[in-house]
Amino acid sequence: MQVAANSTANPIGKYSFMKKKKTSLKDIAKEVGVSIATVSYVLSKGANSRVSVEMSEKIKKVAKELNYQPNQIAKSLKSGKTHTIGLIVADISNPFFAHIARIVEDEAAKLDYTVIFGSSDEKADKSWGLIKFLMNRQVDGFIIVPSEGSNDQIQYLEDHNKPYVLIDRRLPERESNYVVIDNHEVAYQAVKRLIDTGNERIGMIAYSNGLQHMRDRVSGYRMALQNHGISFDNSWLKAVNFDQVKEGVRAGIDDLLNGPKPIDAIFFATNTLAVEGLKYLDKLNVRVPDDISIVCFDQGDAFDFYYCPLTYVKQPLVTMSEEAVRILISQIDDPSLPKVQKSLQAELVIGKSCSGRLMADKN
Amino acid sequence: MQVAANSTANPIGKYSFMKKKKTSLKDIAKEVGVSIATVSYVLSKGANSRVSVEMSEKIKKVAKELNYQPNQIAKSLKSGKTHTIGLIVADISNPFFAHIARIVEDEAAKLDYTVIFGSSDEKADKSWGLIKFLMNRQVDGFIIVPSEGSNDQIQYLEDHNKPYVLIDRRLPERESNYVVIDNHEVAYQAVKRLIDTGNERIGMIAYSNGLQHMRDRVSGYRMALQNHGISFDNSWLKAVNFDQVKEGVRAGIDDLLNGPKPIDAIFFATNTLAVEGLKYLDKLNVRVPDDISIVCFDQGDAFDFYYCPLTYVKQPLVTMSEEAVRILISQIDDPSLPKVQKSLQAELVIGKSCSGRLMADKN
DNA sequence: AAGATATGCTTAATCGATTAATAATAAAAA
DNA sequence: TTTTTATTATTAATCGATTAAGCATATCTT
Repeated sequence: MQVAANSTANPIGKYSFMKKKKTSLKDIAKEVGVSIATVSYVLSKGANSRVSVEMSEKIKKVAKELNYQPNQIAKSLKSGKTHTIGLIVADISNPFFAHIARIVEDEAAKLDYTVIFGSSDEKADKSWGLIKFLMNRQVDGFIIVPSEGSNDQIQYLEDHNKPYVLIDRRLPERESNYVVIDNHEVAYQAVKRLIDTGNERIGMIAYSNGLQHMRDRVSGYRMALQNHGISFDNSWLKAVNFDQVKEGVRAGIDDLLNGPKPIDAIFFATNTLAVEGLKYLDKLNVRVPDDISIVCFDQGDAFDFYYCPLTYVKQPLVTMSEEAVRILISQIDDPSLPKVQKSLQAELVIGKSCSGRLMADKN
Repeated sequence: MQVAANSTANPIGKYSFMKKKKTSLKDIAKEVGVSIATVSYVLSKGANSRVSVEMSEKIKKVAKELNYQPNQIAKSLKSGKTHTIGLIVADISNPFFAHIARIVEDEAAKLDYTVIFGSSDEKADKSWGLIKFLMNRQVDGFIIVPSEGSNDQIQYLEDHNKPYVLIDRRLPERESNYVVIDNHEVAYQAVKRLIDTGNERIGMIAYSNGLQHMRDRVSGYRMALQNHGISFDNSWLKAVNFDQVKEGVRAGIDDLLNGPKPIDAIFFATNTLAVEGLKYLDKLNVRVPDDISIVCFDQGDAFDFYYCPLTYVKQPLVTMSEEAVRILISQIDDPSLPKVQKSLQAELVIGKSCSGRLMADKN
């Protein structure tokens, strides 16, 4: 008899506040009077059945009575799979990323995966911390919005054969899975719109990082100018630091507006920049589109209340996020699959925020 | 020798695409030539040291060389703790909840916890699914924005001694940990503001659920009317269903505006309702505050662009979320601690959206 | 020098599952 | 009747850690 040992091991006697312990295969086995293995075969294999029908029924019955729920931690340890994916975004409280997170969550849930998330704040070291943290928790794969300088982290995943999909941004220096939009093309279209509506001196407010999506948006901007015979003025492009969005945007706008030849229009490279920028323009009493034309990236409740319907780049967030999850999980299931690279097309939604000297918005 | 067994177990030979395997205590033990236990003592206990200094140094050195990262899954199985908390919100893509999520994430990270999140969509069955899912993954505790009808789920946690903290909303029928705001009081203040600024016929748009926070907001509204000698008209209170926010809000506003005696003001019970409502008022060309006075709950980028600075209820999100995490983790550490119930004070931020027939906003 | 205490490391059980290998029994085939 | 095959359940290893208990040596006591 092991009564003493049992009563020590069993917390119920010791701590009165412990009511129910989770039931394990062991509990069921003891109750039914069979081995743990038999119970496992019945409950995991279902009908495969090297077990007699009566025994099988009995075990299932007891399992239900004891409200058995398998311990996923134990399963994970054995299988090496956690059915969990790590999602690293820049900031979960930014609507753009929150939206992505929601879609990822739903799509993952459909495929029976859980999501663990973390915000990198655009900082490589924070991102490193998250990746290590999640690796130790044995997530099966990652969906990552990479920050600047996160190349070695990605290499780390590569070295450890951990599947991952980059989203929103890609790292051109390596061949990864990614799902992004064609930033160059849609930026081109956005700026073309500004030109078509009669603007000639077009400023851009972007982030100062060297990430490819930002480069592409800038290159689209510059090519649009060039192809339409507008020679780019270096002072038109304002690079804002992540850490000082507000100050950066304000300084940039001040510069753009107060030069000898003020600009006609501004192209904002992200929603955050646009929100700050539009707030500041409001403060300066600069009116859209009368005093200045605007095109920005992404939508959001925020813009719904803006007095002037904005012309903006609408990203296919749903497709992007769903694709990312699907690609990731397919590669978790079969790591030998080739890398997938998707560049989706974004849409320019025409509002009323562009109208230069030459003509009004044709909407 | 176990060469054959080893080469079978080791995937490197089998699948060429597998490059590095995570190093385990076993690998270090083999490399150094000691038992796994010794390695474990050195790496987990640090300086406690029943192990000689030289051996200890050697083990640490090899551990670093092999880039050892402990397997948290294995640790969890042994310890019964995952250092993970489950966060269940209504919808992570709603800025209100995304904001909470971000603060929870940061606070949890400080205390060395990971966050797994899920969106319930205000549906009890979805919430049930999430709770079971996360229970099976052995999260150490929950932070929950409870949906209507989720009482049995909470009971389930209670039965299984799983610590949890309700946030934003509480369930009055049971004694749980919770962190909420004093909804009655701040709703009272909000409506009082409408009355003080000269409004008499004051409508409210709320959700149709029976959750306590909603009841409290409604009771605050009614008491404010009553205490100021305004007799409440049943048709002033519009209850909107979660599933049909847009339609509900529009129908409600139509009713409020088109009766024989149209209302002067609307009190919106949440940010989502306010966003929909204000959009619709815009569409109807009803101007704030000239045609109608408004007070709403919560802030957000959205309202920053609204043409009229809104008077709104500002919830102490940071305190609320941080408190929730702290309470939860303290109870994970010591389940015998008494339940904690916090009702924080919210602030009414005065904008320019209230001005009735009697007087203008005194701002 | 005999027994007592320290020191330093190993053995083995454990967490809760999975699963290959095997044993025991019954039924079918020779 | 003996051998083969099916059926049904068990044993034991495993995943990667932790940790109580045990076993050698070495060092102190007196």
